[in-house]
Amino acid sequence: MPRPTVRDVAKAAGVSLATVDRVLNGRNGVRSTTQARVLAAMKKLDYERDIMAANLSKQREYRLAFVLPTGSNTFMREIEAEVEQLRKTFERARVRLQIITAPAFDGRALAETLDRLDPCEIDGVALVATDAPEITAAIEKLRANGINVVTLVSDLPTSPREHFVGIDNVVAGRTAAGLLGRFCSGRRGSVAVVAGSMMLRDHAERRSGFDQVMRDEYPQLNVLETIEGYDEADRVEDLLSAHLRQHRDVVGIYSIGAGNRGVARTVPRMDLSPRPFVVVHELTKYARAELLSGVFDAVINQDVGHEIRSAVRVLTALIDGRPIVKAQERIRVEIFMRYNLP
Amino acid sequence: MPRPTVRDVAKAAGVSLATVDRVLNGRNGVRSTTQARVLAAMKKLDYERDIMAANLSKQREYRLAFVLPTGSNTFMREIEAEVEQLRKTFERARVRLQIITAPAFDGRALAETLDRLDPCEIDGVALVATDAPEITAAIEKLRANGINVVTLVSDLPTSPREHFVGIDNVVAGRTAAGLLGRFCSGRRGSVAVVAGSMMLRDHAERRSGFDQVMRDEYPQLNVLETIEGYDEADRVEDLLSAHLRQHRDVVGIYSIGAGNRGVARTVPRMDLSPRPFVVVHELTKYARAELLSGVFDAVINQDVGHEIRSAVRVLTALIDGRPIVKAQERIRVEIFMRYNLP
DNA sequence: TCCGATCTGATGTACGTACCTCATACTGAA
DNA sequence: TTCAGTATGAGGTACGTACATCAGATCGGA
Repeated sequence: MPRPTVRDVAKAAGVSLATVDRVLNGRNGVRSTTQARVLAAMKKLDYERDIMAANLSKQREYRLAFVLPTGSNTFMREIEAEVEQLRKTFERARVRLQIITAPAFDGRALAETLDRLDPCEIDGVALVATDAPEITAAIEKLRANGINVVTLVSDLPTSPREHFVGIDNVVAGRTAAGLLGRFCSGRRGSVAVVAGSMMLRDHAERRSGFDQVMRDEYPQLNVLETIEGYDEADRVEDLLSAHLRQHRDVVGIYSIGAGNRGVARTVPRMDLSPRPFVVVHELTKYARAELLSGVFDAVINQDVGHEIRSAVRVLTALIDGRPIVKAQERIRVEIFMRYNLP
Repeated sequence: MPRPTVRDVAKAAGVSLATVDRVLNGRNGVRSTTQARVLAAMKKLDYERDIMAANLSKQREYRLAFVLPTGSNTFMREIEAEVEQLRKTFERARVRLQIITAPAFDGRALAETLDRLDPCEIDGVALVATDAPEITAAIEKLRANGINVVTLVSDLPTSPREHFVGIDNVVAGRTAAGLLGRFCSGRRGSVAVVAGSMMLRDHAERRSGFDQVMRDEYPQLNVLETIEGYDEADRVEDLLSAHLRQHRDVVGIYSIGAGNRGVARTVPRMDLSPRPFVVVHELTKYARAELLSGVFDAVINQDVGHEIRSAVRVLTALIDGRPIVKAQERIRVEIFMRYNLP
């Protein structure tokens, strides 16, 4: 019992190949009763279009754009490098990738970049969203132009993006709290929190998850207000140093994102005793080094390779009108310590 | 610049389509000088066979078998369920999956099962290996019959299997030690270790990684000898209870595999104070429940869905003679706590 | 009843590869 | 030089789908 083809459907429905084709590809000129007969036959035979044959025939190309923030953010640059590296692999599957950058921490500039995308040249977009109304509008415009849109790493659930590729950041924050809380078991004192900007939805969500668990399960730990470093190592260093001088009882540090280098520079210099436990996000080359050197205790990570492959799978499925395999597309919250570095 | 086809290669090499085809598919009747010219042209044009078109033409089907141990092992049964669930998805890509079971903890029976596989009906095999010489021989035989073989979950590196789909179990053991050590920070006492059988390579490797880190970094913790439970909950319960009565200073428990239910039953009954920290393997439904109930502190997991998809990707690639994307196929050592359960 | 509009069928080509047949060109050795 | 054997070319069909064209069927309305 090989899988059924259009021929089988045509035979079963008592119509010609041409008619099945018209139904299948939504061309007009088919009476609704005939269409119903064809659809019934497809259902009865459990017919599924052979995507490979279809793409071969169609000579389809998937032209996808990744829109990333510019700047020195190591994590973003690693995404960029990974896209470059995967480009050739994807071209074998007729997927062409393009990287487009837009100024970080600047909603208007990102919106303008999105507006400039030409629907004739792009079939799908994966973007690192920032939480601003103009982005929502830009995504709406893209969708209206027939471009499929997914968000990457940082979501914008109020927009009509069709999927989010990234971790559940509230869960990530809860995980950080679970680790830091257990690491500090027995101690009491303060926990410092460093982020890039609370305007970034992913950072805000992590903080919220972190606070939930800290409040409920580790009330003996006093979570301090967030330091916003805007991805500038010097700024993080200044603010965090001042913070640590002011709060001599810091036993743990949570770096929510975009500030790892600053934290790594500050902690050893302050010569604290006992050494605070440090949990950070994103296993960049810096984070890896600090894990090995013992400055960082755990890194919470999202696998960049998985995310890019997931974004490509989801976008091509959306373009084809295929269903998305949810279980396959869930991005894991990974935890690394120096013992399980890849 | 669309990707080159056999026609382009033929033109560039100054030969006919038939000759290119003969080179490409290893048919004979091509002078070696001509073959060299064709290969040179392929390289120059960066020609890559269009696998989709090739499969369409060939009407290729990939017939893969998953060989799993029988018995009540929840993890194995979850693999089985996942294969069932993914079957339909893979059939769209012309991959037919078959599950074959063989008695657990019995090398001879597994070898016989492998020997019975018919090369005319199977193109590739993924098996959960046990560490026995007859398995190596059986794998050699399969390979000699042109069947591609990968090991799943538990490896057999001395055999000619072409790939291992699973986590690095030494790293997993090290990770368990890293977690348990940090969780117990400040305490001193003993750590109990429960496994299925030290004959299983994955269990032995985990123990070895665990010991490395414990010895080097947590010398104040005394790691006890391994309890072997052979996947029988009652046996685990008996042995572990006796163990805990004998060693009143147990502060941590590491369940290496195939004994979670026994551990979960024993720990609350013993009413130990302070409650020992418990780290186990494999996020089965039982482990998940105990994580939520607070009996288990962390679960080290390998994602079954990823592993099956990886095994299928690797086997089909081997069958096609395509290269394997190493980075994509590395299975992660995942850590779950109650805060980041999916 | 007949017209024009709308459906439907029949048929062909194309995508890139695999595999087949048959004819012809070339090679090396007798 | 001739012949067997090998190399190569030319051309075809097939896979399952997409898409185009044109002829013929069917329909509703006048």
